[in-house]
Amino acid sequence: MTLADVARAAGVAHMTASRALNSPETVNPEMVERVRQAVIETGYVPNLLAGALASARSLLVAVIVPSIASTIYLEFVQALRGTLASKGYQVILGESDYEHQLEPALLDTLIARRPDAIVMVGAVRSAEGRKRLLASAIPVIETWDMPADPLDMLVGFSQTAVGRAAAGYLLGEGRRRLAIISANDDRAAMRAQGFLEAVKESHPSMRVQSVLIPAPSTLGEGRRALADLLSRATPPGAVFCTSDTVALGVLTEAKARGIEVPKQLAVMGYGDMNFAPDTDPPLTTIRADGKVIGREAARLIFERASATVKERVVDVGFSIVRRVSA
Amino acid sequence: MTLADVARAAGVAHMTASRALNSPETVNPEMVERVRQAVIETGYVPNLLAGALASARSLLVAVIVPSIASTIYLEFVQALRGTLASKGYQVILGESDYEHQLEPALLDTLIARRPDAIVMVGAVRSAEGRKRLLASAIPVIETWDMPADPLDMLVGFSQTAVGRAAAGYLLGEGRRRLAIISANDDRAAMRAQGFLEAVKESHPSMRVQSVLIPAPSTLGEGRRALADLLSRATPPGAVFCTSDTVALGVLTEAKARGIEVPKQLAVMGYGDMNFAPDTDPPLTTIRADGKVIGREAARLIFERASATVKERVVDVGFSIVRRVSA
DNA sequence: TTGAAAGCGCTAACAT
DNA sequence: ATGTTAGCGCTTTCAA
Repeated sequence: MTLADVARAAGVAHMTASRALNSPETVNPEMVERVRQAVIETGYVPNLLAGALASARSLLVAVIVPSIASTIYLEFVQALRGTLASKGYQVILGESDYEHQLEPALLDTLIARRPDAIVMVGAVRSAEGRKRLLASAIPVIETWDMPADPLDMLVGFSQTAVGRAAAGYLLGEGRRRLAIISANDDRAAMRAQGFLEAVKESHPSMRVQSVLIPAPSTLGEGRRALADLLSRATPPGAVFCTSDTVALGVLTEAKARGIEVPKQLAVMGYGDMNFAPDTDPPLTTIRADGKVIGREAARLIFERASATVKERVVDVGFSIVRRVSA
Repeated sequence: MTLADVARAAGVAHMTASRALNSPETVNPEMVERVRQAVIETGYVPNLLAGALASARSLLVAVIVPSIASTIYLEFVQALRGTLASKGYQVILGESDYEHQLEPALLDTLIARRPDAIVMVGAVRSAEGRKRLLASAIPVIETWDMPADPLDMLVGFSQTAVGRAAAGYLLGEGRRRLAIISANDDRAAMRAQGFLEAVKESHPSMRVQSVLIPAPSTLGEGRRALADLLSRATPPGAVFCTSDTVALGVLTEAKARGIEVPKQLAVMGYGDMNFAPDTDPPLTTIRADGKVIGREAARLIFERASATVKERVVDVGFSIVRRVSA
């Protein structure tokens, strides 16, 4: 079933059928009705492949996440997909596997679909990747970060500032013997770096213990990381975890060992995931609103599509959610 | 940059350039080399929109999950996407929001992309949805379930059998005063139903307490559900949770109240999510291997594409993972 | 407001 | 092994 079949059934030219479906306001209402009827009769479903080729608008948005299995970006992807869907856009999924090597190849396979925009979690790191994106002339939105040299549009917040805020908070609460458990991924590393910087600046002689765990992080890694920290000469008085999932593991291990949180050990997470208010004790964490990032990214895509480009950088900020664990 | 530009740069017909890229074995190696060189020089990236239209193969697979935010299907989607990517397929994401009403509309927007296959979590429920899928002639794979009347291909296991197995296990361990905490979604409801059936068959007079929580389920809902159960006349001796996330909440609440697991209360989950071995105590659960379902679904798509259709129904089964909590 | 012609960039099918 | 022609199903553009 093609548009030609619909047009035939409605007794109009196929171009009129196309208009009746895509811009009904430009067509005689009576014709529109006839075409709509013909669509129902024939069971016609438009071929967006053909439409995209002819119009050079695919209504497709490529979204690249580090790992589908990492829960941090779920609400972001959900909000992004949902908002885009409200205007007929669909999402095609890419996965960078936390590897910059693959970036150019991955980008090429996505560019081959001619998406109307590419949304990346994080910044585009590889020079080759930047080059290809620029050459493709496809709008790009980097998210969840605030690099100084964005490729195009940007929705996020400073990851190092998150780490700094965490350090400031824990130090401000009078915590000493700080430790950090960081996943081995770009943005977690930036949070960890910000944390270390802030400590060094305010307390130059203070040492911070640290444990690096694989990404994406899990509860189990958090447990083992705390066990590791506790086995060292000076046990920590506060731990900043670069994800709530890890923090949950730390809480679990602490409880299993009878360590009182927050009295003996302060635990701070990042993400404010949906379980954070319900851990025991409730988790103090840093909230980054993935839903907002997703919606803002979609908004930028809509704006760019209608050529009314306003701001290209949106800093959504973050906030410390003070609960009990720290 | 189009294939014509590449062909011109290489000094060949555009069809030769196409062949050199897509089936190099049919082209003189020397020509292939010239074309490859031209691709690099020109920075050509193929237009899959055009390729798909011309060849009637989109290399696109639509995947419909109930909710992007539900963690249970992450490994499934990841394995599916990864396996498909190995053969050049890309994944386009749909979300059913646990609502059958929207199904036909959602399907139409996806069918409009002319995917080479549609993979659904769960069975296609709406008659209208089934009709449209059939009319589209697109291969369909229903997953995570084992309906008696599959639409086309099927990779999953019986959800009611999961519930039955859970009941059998808990009863076999001598547990009485059984309770069930079920999320309000199709498959969770089937697990709950299987559980209740099995109890009724072996212990006709036994009553099972139950709590229904919204989908997708969270740790917090699990905590509150246990609190609810404990407030009733007869506190439970064992709880079957229709997801590990809920079970984690139950463990959390039990620990907070000083209830000993598994001594006073047995807790059983479903999913064997990555945190299950590391909860305190380690979670006894039912393992359904999303990775395997994802890979098998991809395999069926590959097979269907090469027309060597073998089995259309794959029962991947499930297993009880006995740890400590039950 | 409607229609006709042309073409988006590629591949299938046929011819050489 | 390579080239030529036609056409996938739609939209853009121009004409009526």
